Amino acid sequence: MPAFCDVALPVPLDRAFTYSTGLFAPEVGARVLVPFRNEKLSGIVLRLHDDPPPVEAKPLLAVMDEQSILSPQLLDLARWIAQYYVAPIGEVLRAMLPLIAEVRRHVLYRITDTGREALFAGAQQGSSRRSRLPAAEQDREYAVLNYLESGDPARVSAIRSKTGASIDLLRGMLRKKWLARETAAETRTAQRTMRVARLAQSLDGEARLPRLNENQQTILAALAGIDGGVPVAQLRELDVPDSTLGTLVRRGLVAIEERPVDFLMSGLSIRHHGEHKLIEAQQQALAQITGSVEEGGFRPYLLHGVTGSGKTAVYLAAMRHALERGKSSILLVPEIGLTPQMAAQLHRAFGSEVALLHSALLPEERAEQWHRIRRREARVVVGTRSAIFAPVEDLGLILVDEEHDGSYKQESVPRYHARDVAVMRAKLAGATVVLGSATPSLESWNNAIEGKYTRIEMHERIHQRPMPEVELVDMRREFQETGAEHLFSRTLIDQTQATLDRGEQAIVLLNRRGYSFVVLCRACGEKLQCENCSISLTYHKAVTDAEAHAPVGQRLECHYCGYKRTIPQRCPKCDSEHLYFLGAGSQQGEERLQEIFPGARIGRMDRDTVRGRGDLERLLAKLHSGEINLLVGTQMIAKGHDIHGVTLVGVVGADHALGLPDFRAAERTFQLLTQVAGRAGRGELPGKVIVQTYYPEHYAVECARQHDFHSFAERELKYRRWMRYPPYAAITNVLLQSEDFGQLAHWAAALGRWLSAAEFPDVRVLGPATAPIARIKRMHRMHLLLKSQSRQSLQRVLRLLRHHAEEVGIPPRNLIIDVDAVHLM
DNA sequence: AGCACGCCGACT
DNA sequence: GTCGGCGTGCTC
Repeated sequence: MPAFCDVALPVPLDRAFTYSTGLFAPEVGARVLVPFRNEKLSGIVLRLHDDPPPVEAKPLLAVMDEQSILSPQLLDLARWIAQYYVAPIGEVLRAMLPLIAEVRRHVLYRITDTGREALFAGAQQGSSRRSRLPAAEQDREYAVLNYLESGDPARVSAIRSKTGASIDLLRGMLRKKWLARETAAETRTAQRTMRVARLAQSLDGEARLPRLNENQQTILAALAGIDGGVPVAQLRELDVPDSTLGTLVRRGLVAIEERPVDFLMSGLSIRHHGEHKLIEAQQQALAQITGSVEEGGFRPYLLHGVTGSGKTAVYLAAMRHALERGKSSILLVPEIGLTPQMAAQLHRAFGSEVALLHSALLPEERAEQWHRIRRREARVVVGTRSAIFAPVEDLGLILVDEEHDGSYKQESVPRYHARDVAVMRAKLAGATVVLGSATPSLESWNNAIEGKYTRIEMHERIHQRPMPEVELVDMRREFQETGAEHLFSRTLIDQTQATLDRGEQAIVLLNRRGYSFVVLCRACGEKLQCENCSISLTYHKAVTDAEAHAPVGQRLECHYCGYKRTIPQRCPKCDSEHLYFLGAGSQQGEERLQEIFPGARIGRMDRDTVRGRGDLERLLAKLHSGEINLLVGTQMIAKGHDIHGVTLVGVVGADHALGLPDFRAAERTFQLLTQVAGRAGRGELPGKVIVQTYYPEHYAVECARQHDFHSFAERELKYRRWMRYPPYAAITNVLLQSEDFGQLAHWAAALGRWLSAAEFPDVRVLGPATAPIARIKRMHRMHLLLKSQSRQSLQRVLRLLRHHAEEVGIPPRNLIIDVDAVHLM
C-alpha cells in the first residue's frame, strides 16, 4: 500500500493535500475524512503514491467508502472541468457529488485545563472574585464550565439550552482559552428509510393464536394478506393506540423492517403506454441515434427540429432503445423544462427505472437518487445541469434538450456549461451525444458546419401541423398612426378579441415582471435605483391576496438583490413631485388586458406567480382545462410547454435586447421569438403570432418571422466572424469586484497593465472597463474580456493571471474568471 | 473560504 | 495596563 494519498478538499485552493495513509487502504475516487487545520473535512482521494510532501503529512482519520464512489471516467471529467474552467479541483468535485448530506459536521466545545483551573479558582473564591463582567454573566460562565467539566465535549446548542449562555459569552470564553473548539464529522447514509410492519413468518399456519384484543386484531387484519407489509406510518392512521403495534411485535406476531423509501411513491408504473407512433422525420432521427448507440463510440449529433416537431418523443424512444440494449442514458433539460407533465411522461415510459434530478430536491433526496443510480436501479437519468454528473455506468446516450438554453451554464464556481460537459463526458464514455434544439446555439451550429457534429434535421411539425403565421407590428408606425404610446397594438387587440370570441386561447409574452420597470423623475431625469446595485427599481403594484398568502403592499423592488422600498412621493434627488412610472411589466400587462377584455379569464405566469413547483402545474392545468383563456407572462411561458388550445401568441417588447450592447442580443432575441411563437398552433387548429417590434427590419426579427433558422445563423455567424466573437474565438470574462471602488480600479488597472506588458501573442484583451452592471449587492464591478483563437493559450493566460492576481493581493472571491461566459453583465 | 495570529486604539 | 478591532497568512 502506498504511504501517501493526495486528497481534494472542498476549499477554494487549487491543489490537493497529501496525507499519510497509515493503516488505511483507500481507493482512488473514495471519500476520506481528514484533519485540515483544526477541523475535519471529507475529500476525495485523487492519487496514491510514495512521495513525501514538503511538510509533514497528517494521517487520514477514516475512509468513508470501501470502493471508489467516482469512476475513473468521472474523475477524468472532474480534472477536465478543473482545467478547462480554471477551477479548483476540490470545488469541482463538490459540485459533482451531491453527498454533502452524508457528512454532518458540527462544532463541539470542550473545557481546557485553563478552564478547569478557572472553575476551581472561582469555586474557592466564591463571589469575591475580581472581574469586570456582570455577576450574571460570570455565573453563566461557571455554569458552562461546570457543564462541560462533567461530560463529553458538547454542541453549542446543547450548551446554550443547558446553561443559557449566549454565543458571545462562549466566544469570550474561547478567547480566554477556557474552552476549546473541535469539529466532529459523523458519516451517515442519506438513504431515507421507513419502517414497514408485516406479519411474522411464524404466524402462518399456526393454529392457536394468543388471545387478542380488538385493537390487536384490527392491526393484524390490516396486515393480513399484504406480502410487502404496510408502512408503520400508515398503520397509525387506524384508530388504534400506537402502543398496540409494540405489543404485537413483542409477542412475535408482527415484524418490523427498515426499508429504503421508494422514490416513486405511487409505485405504479404503466409501461409502453401512450407512445404515439412516430412520423417519418422522427423515425429517421431515431434510427440515426439508435444506430449510433449500437455501433458505440463517441458520436456527437446536433438535432435541429422545429418547434412542435416532436423531439421529446424521439428522446424517450432513444432512451428506451438504449435501455433495452443494456445501456444507460442521461437526458438534460433546462431549469424549468422538467415540468410535471414531463415527469409524468417519464414515469409512464420508464417506471422505477428513471431517476429524476430536478433542482427542487432536498440534499437528502438528491443523495438518494444518486445512490439509486449508482446501484444501477435507475439507468435512465433525467435532470437539470448537474445531472450530467450522474454516476451511471455503461453510458450509451446523452441527450441535451434545448441545448441553447442559458440555464445550462452554472453561474457559480465551477462555472461549467453542462452542454459542453455533456459532450466531453460522451467522449470519455465513448457514447452518443445528441444536442437538440429548434434554435441551436451558434457554437453548436458552427460545430455542425465544421463537421464536428453530425446534423439531424426535423423540418416539419407532427401531424402535418403548419408553422404558425407570424405578423410583425411596427410599433413606430403604430405610434405615428395613433398618436399615443399604447402597450398593445390595435392588431394585437383585435386578434386577441377574435381568438377569445372563437373560444380559443391566447398567450401574451411581456418579457419583464412587475408593474413598471423604470421610475423616472421628469424634473431632473433621475432614475430611481437600488441602494445596493446600479439597477433601476421595478414598481410592483399591490399584490392581491390570491397571489400572495399575505397581502403585500405596493413597493419598489430590485430584481438583482431583492432590495425593497416604499414608493417615494417625491424625487429623492431634486424633491420634485413629478415621478413617472415607465415601461410595462407582466403585472401591468395583466391589468391592461383585463380592462380591454373584461370577459377574459386571465392568468399570469412569472416569477411572482410561479414560486413553488405546484404553482406552475396549477397554472398549466388551468390553461389545459380552459379555466384560463388568456395567459400573460414573462419568457417562462416560452419554454417548452405543450399547450394545445393556444392559437394566438402576442409578443410585446421581446426585442428590447436588440438595443443593448451585448453580442448575443440578436441570438437571444431570435431564440425567444422562435420559442414563444412555437407555443402557437400545437393542437388541431393553426396558430398565429403577432410580434410587436421597434426593429422590424432587424434580421433576428425578420428571420424569426419566417421560421428561418438557417438564414439567421448565416447572418449572425458573419457578424461573429467579423467581430471575433464565439464561435470564432473562445472568450473569458474576467470580473473584478469590490465594495471599495478605489481598490477595484486599482486592481483592474494592475491586471490590465500586467496583461498588456506580458504581450501574450494570441490572446486579445478588451478593457478593463466598468461592467455593464456597474454595481451589484454593494459590490462595484469592472471586467476584462479575453478572446483567443486558441483555447490552450487562453487557459494558460488565465492560469497565469490568477497567480498574478494572488501575488498582487486580490482576494480570490473578488476575482471571477468566467470561461465561455454566457452573460457579460 | 475559515480561522488563526498579530499589531494598534478605548476602557477599568 | 487589558480588551478587542480586523489586517495578513496558512491550511498536507
